[in-house]
Amino acid sequence: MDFSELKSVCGGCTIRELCLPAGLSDEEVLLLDQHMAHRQVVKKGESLYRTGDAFRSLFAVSTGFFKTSILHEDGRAQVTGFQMAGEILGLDAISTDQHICDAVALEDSAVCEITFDRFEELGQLMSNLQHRFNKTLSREIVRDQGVMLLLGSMRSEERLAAFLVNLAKRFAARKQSGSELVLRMTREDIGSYLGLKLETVSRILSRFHDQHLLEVKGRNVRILDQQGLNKLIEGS
Amino acid sequence: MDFSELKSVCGGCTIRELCLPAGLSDEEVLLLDQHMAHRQVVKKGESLYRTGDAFRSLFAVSTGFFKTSILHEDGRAQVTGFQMAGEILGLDAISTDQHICDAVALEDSAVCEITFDRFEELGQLMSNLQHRFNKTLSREIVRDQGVMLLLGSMRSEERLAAFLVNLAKRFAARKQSGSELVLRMTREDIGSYLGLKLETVSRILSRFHDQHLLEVKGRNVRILDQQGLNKLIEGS
DNA sequence: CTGTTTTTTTGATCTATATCAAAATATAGA
DNA sequence: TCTATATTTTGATATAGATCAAAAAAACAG
Repeated sequence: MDFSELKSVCGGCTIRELCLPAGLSDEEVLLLDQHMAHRQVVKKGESLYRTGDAFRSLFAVSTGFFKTSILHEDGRAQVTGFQMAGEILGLDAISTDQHICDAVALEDSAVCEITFDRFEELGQLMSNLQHRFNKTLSREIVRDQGVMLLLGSMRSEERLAAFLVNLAKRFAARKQSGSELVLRMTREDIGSYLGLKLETVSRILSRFHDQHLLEVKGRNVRILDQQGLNKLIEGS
Repeated sequence: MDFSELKSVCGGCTIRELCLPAGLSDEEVLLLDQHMAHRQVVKKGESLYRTGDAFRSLFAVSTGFFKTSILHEDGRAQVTGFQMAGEILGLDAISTDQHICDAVALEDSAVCEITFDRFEELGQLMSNLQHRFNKTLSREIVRDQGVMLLLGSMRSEERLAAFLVNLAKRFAARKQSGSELVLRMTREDIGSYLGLKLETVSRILSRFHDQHLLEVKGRNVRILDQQGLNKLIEGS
């Protein structure tokens, strides 16, 4: 991991409104920025943190793409999420002061490190920041419950459709194409996240391709029929 | 729902250390108590709140037992959790200012209502309280990710074993028996939570009974072999 | 660029859990 | 208490998705 510090740049960051500074005034952003955000690079395949590491900081994804996964005693792993620009890594570690999952970069990435102690101090000074952060934590709870719904009561096709539509939405919110997706993760990662085997993921992608819902070429996926996918999710 | 206000009692509450006041000084508890905690009763089968309701308050379960569930468009429902004394209801609503699930009492219960605006103000005054609350939110994220692990990579027997062991632990932490469980929810509720059908839940309970892991008599379950259940969870 | 490793696709088969059905219990209301 | 309703159990059968296997394609290292 390359810990070389680049200059802090919240103020000029293009994804500022998707990240922790959302809704803060310029002065407030400056404070947040100068006091806490250290930028660092994580190369593809490297871990930002691992299960058991002491918790010091949250990390905001600046550029790139991560996955988080929990490992079960017996080797089984469960991917718990994929994070892209503006999303916060490490929220789960606040509860025990230890990281409870691994965070691995799926492409060359950069993150902004936010020392949590100092962040909490700043939260005491800026009620605005604290209020937003409460919402950030709550939003993660909502996201997780969405995954519970997906794993607990949707069939495999519905799960994959929901996954793709969700990814597309998040890319679109970042001014990237909402229909041309480049999947940074393997079929196995997707399967783990969705509670399916990689073969099942592959088969369903092929089926969606045959049904003209998608155009699938390896990890390049183009959504051809957003409507059709949405209908699938609702369990038509 | 009976909105009659009883006197606030955080200070003398037996589960204080399992609830929001955990770790606060007596003076701090008094402040929390007097400024925000309204006690109210929810009868068995009644809703504390429903999906779409405006978010005003968090609720700490004082006595009783709740379930929360999300409803999917097409009628499918997913139980997202069961809450007992000391646990907080409504954390998911902070993100959107609307409740995104239903909370239903599974037995006659009482809750302490905590106006969230005032709670946030108090968090600004008491960094201690705010710090604890950050941990509370993070703990909910950890819990949800545990459910994701369960739904995504465990088999039906492992899920049910994990569910029972978790319930037993939480009862034990509340000075109730950790082996004599009274299940307040139906087999269908358990199944929904675990991503299984009620028949499967029933069959596995019967199987555990036959294997002398449990003694099952309707909703009364006695854990006979905690070790055995733990071994199952680890995927022996 | 070339050989090696990893990932993906597709087919054949198996199995854990769902579904359908009906009897047995338990719970709640009059 | 008795009656109606809801829940639970158990059996027979079906099926979605897993597993095993092998070829094809892509990614990577030297």
